[in-house]
Amino acid sequence: MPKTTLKKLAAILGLSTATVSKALKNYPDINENTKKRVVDLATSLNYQPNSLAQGLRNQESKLIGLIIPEIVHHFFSNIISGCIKAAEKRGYLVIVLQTNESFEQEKNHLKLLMNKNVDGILLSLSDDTTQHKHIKQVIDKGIPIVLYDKISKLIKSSKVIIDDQKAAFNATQYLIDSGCKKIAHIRGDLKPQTTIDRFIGYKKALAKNNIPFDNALVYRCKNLTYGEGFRLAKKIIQDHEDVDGVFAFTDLLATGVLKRFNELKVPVPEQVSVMGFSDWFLTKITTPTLSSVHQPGFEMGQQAFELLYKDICTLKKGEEIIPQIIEIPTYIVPRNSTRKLTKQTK
Amino acid sequence: MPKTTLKKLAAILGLSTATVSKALKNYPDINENTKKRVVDLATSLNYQPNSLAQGLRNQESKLIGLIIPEIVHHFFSNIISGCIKAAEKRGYLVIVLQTNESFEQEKNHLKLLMNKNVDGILLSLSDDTTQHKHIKQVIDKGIPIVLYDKISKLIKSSKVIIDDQKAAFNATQYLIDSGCKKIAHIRGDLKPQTTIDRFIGYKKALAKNNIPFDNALVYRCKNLTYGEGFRLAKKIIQDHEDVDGVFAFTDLLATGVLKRFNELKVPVPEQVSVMGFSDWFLTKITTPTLSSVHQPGFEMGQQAFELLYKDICTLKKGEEIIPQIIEIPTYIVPRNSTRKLTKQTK
DNA sequence: CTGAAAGCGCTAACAT
DNA sequence: ATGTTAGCGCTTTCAG
Repeated sequence: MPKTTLKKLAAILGLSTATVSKALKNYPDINENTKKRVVDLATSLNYQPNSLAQGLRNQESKLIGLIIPEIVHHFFSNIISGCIKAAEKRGYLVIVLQTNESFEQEKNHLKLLMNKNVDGILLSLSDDTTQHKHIKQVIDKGIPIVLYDKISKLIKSSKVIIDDQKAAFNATQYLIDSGCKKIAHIRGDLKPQTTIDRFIGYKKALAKNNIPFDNALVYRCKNLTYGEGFRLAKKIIQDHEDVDGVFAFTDLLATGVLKRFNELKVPVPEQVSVMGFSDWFLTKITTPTLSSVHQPGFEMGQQAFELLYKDICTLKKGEEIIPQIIEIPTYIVPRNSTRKLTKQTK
Repeated sequence: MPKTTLKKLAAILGLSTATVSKALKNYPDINENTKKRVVDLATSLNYQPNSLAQGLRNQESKLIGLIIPEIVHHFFSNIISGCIKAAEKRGYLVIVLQTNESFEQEKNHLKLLMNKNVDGILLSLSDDTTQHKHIKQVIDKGIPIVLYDKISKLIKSSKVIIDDQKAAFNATQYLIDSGCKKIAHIRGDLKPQTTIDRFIGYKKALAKNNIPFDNALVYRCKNLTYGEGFRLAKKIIQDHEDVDGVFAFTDLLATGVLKRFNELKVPVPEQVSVMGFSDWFLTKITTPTLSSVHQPGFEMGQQAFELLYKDICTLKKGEEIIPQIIEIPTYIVPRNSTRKLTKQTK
């Protein structure tokens, strides 16, 4: 019932706490026999070192913070899962915090984590975040930060990202390769970099294939919801009756499109192909199933932790962190909302 | 860059650490003027108390552990979200861990959390868990545990649950009230209590309405997947061509059923009504949209934390914890996979 | 091979 | 009103 401490072990064995501590850590200068006695007693009394004391002494908590924009979200919950798994392997535990895309929350959470003496922080910038003083402050205090998913080029830190431009390029190219000639794009609002990059990727693919870019084929929506996809699908088909492909910024949007096309009796993929983005679970249950770009959340979470771990170790050795950027490859998952390829993409 | 400590503040101001500490905590026996000086300097130097030291001193970490069977899951990620939000309000941070339904992991994670000196633990039992020694041990060490969702009556602790029996009863009653006379039930495997309870609820509703129970209408599946629902839907309609309702153990199953009925041109809800369970996001995007029982994950997470907080406080006061059980109400969300009610349920 | 001692940063009882 | 002291549990010189 009362916690077992080093002191207690020492008292029972008639040794000093120093010796017990060393024995438990398998120091070479301890008699094998005493070592055994110590270890035996420790296990039988189920001794667990007090990590608060350890942390205070060693200046490390073996705790990291993970700041997530939105927990209830297929992509992000995968990131949590990957991060926790990787952390556990290295003996770290993960404190999870949610910003709801609010800058204020982001600042606040960074402070909370510093208070808890975390050894490092994984952060995805909130959409609201425009300045980065608060982040620099944390890094300057000696707590490494690794940015994942939503990053800023202006912050000097390690990062884990996907190449949105390339991914969107590939998605568009895939539609073209499967025979599409007139492809609409549903994009998000102006600001977030991901929106811009996917839009650029879309345009580049058109250019590469000598398809003239037509701004009338680009639809913008503020909220990336199922309802918006549903609403825009009708508009798209009304505006351009010969449209034969839709590349949506995210699966949710694409799902709404699918549903509306279904209602309007627009055959998918025979008349129009639909491509989503993220490869959420729901792609598997739509009618038809939704082709999408796989966005590897789990891997991102894992890699982000590994990168952070590296930075933590570097810092502990007193060396300077050399920011590293890892790009996780995405790939297309063809399902039934797009036609089979007529030629092979590379 | 170097961390600001009490000592440093004291040195600068020519005071003792004790005075500085008290000033910051607004003790009454400190001169208002010195208080001001201290607070001003502390804020200007952005002083943050070292929580490791505080924890060591005060025997509390202001950290709790949340053990989740599966993070990437609509219901559970809602629980995480609710728990974190409630915890933050009370100045607690949350360490999240995942068991993947493994008993070994559950034991292991409990140990990890104890090592980190968490002040309390929120736990949903893994499906594999049959004995409870490891849980009792934690409680005996003075770390309160609150069980949520998957609990055991054999463990003496506070709990947050839904009444699966009642919820399933209501779901079945709803189908009956909307005109169903022959209702199939897709249940999970034998063991987990939730499966059993929902099955009992289903039977009770039939009995209450004088509908004879027919075991041939009960379908069991090991994996609660979309594919299983898809597979069983055909079997159900082949076995009983006059079936007019399906109550599935979970939304995923129901979604598979919907899809298969769609392919088989079985009109839903005109010929067969379909009711899911959990009210996941995907209920909104199926065709037709899926009626379901709302399982309030967010609220459960919040309440579970609040209960834990109460237990932590009780323990800190040296009093004994009186286990309390909170039942979160569920309710039916009618959508388009069931017919409109012909009479009002109560 | 073992132990004494110092100290990580903070708090609280007890002086002064 | 302020300071002294001791100690939370652990690690690590350094001395023996």
